[in-house]
Amino acid sequence: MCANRRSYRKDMIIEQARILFWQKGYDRTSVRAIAKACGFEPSNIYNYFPSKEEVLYEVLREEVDRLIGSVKHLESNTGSNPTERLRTLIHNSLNVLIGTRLGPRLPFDMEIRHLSPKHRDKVIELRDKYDRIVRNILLDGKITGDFAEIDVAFTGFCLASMILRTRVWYSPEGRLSVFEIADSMLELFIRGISARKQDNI
Amino acid sequence: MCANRRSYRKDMIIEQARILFWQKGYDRTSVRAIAKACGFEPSNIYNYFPSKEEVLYEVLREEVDRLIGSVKHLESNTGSNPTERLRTLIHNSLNVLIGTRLGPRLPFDMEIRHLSPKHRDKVIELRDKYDRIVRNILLDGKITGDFAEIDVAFTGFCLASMILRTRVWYSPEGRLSVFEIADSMLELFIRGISARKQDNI
DNA sequence: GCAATAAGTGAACACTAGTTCATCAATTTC
DNA sequence: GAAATTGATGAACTAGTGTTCACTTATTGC
Repeated sequence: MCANRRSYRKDMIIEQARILFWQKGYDRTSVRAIAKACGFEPSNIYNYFPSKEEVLYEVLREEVDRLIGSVKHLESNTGSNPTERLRTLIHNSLNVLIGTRLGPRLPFDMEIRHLSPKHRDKVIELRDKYDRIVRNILLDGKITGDFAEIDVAFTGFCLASMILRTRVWYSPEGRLSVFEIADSMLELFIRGISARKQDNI
Repeated sequence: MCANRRSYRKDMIIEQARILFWQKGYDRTSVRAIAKACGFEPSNIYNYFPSKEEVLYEVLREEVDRLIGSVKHLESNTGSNPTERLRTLIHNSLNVLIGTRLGPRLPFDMEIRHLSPKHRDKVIELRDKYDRIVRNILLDGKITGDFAEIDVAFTGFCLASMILRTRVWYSPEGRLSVFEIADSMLELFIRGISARKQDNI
């Protein structure tokens, strides 16, 4: 029971911190503000976290974990073809980034500069994992001949840019649904990289 | 002479502030640090700027001005065709964003939350102008039949995302030159939106 | 029920931030 | 060259920061 109670409070702190970090940024969010949002006094936070920086780390790690978790099964090319894997990647990523309305989320490359070197390395390691999955799909598509002779690293950056930056302009009240955005993005990107008919034969 | 001396100092402050804002972020850059980089005492900054926030505003405004300035002649469709205008837009934007090695630059949608509402509106107004130019080109391409039946707003966001996020991953020591990046991006994007042959006839 | 552990408090600390102001030095103006 | 304006300084101020710690209250295990 004790451990559950502890982790419940920890999750509460992380949840409130995430909301505030997104709204105001890390530096503009005081420990006092996080505590107030949780409904207790500032000093109590230090019963659960050794420092404010550690709270940020947990927030960011949870973010990236959720994103990776939604696409990590796509790394190996067993099963569906590259195009289908790309479709799943885009849909799942966008659902995590802008779809789940459990409160606003933090773009995971925005506040990493506030992390300690050790924590920063861990977050970057996870971000690289995401990029690796993207590149694997693109590479497999090149091998199968579905995709053109593209620069995998560069093209991967372009795709990741489109996906991650949706958070900047997407609005839930907007004209397009998350599903429509994902489908349009896939179409745009697939047409951009697919092997032309005259290239193929 | 007096005005020149003043504006020389102002430019110096903006220049040093831009470097520090990029390296450490707005909140982590103290007025004392800016002054030190300029070679005088902190209080002297207030002979040139009414507040730290105003320094940030000038930094951001200069950034966006430079970006807009490099592409604003592309808004009207007189002259070259949409594809050529798109090529120029991408090349000029990337040259401003990552090409000019006059020191690191600030991504112009990263620190706007620190601006006062009035200043924020002005910067957003300029950013919208950039988006409008992008959309104009896409719209003209739709009309001429060069581009497919795309959602202009959405597609514009995708392009802007690719262009603006280069700053996150681009390295001058990297494998690709600015010119190569711009050309590859254009090819990827043009193939993504160009009218298919079977669509055309 | 009692001891042991965990949760929660509030005051305080050391520090840094942006900004102000009286004052001194330099430059310009006539 | 005197007067007036501008440039530059250093000390001080207020406000807020993350964090600590002795302490009280609540919860758990036996």
